[in-house]
Amino acid sequence: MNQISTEKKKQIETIGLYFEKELDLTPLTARILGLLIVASSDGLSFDQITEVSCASKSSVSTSVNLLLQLKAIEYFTKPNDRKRYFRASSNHLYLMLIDELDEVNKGIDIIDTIIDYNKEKKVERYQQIRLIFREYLSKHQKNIQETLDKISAIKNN
Amino acid sequence: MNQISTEKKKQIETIGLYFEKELDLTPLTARILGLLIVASSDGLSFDQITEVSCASKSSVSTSVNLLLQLKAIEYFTKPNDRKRYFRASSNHLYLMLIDELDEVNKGIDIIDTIIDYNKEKKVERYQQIRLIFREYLSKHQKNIQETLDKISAIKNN
DNA sequence: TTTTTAGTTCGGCATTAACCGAACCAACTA
DNA sequence: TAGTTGGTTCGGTTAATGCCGAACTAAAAA
Repeated sequence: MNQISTEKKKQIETIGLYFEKELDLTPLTARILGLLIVASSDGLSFDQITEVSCASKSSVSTSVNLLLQLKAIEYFTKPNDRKRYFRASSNHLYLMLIDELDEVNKGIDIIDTIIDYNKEKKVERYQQIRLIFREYLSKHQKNIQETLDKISAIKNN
Repeated sequence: MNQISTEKKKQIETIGLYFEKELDLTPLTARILGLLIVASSDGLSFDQITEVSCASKSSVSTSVNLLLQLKAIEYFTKPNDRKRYFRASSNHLYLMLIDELDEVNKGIDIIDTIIDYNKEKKVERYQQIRLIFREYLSKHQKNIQETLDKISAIKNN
């Protein structure tokens, strides 16, 4: 595990940056998630994570516990081994969708308010664009909801 | 303009928070955008913005210039009046879509890489969820693209 | 019983972000 | 020409973020 290919390192970084933004994680936390996504499903131990991520034990502890709490990662143990091994769960995808749905709903409230403001105004150059955007949000909302449903169905298989 | 209703203030705040996240604006910049969205299309002068937003001239200057540069707002002048009057353009909606499309494309790259990693692995509990998520991203991408096209069509009317 | 392992807690440090105020400037006005 | 208006620039302050190290703990191992 000491030697991780440059290729993989770049991927971990990329994935990290992505989740950092989407899930509002700190850089280190996001990198650890990226690492666990890329790593084999055998999981990585706490020590391995500290080593590969080049971070302190305390920081790793904080990050790992946050990710566990979000259920973005999970851990398991091996017989005759005190260590916990961590691996990515798939819940981060579900989480992202939940977050996104929330954001879209806020957006819909706001755009509806704005559309309403400008309903009876004579000078309104932008109303049409707002309505198109509103339609976009509706479709987006529907897409998210359907995806969440599909994933839920699998989870309760 | 001194007395803005509590109702409107709350709306400005809400809209501000939304755009702060979606467009990566600072709190003040986002609040100013919110203010100009809510304000009448007569526009607000620089002084009015400083007053209502309770910010310093320097901060308002920075924020306004950034918003102008993003074309999220625009200004106009009145005859016999040196002041510039600012109002929201509708370009912030377009901007958000461009940003979102970019983010979605990144997401697609990443999830495809991950799906590929796990293609030939024996132990793969999550592949199905990833494929569903992938499908979601495709639909989302298409929706954004179509919306951008519609808006472009209007712009070049 | 002592030592080691696996991880947690907590105080602190360094960087950055966000905003401010004072000085400044260019254009108009009296 | 002197003063005012409508902003801009820049150095500095404040607060929050993100990470670290050292000390600690609980359980297992020796």
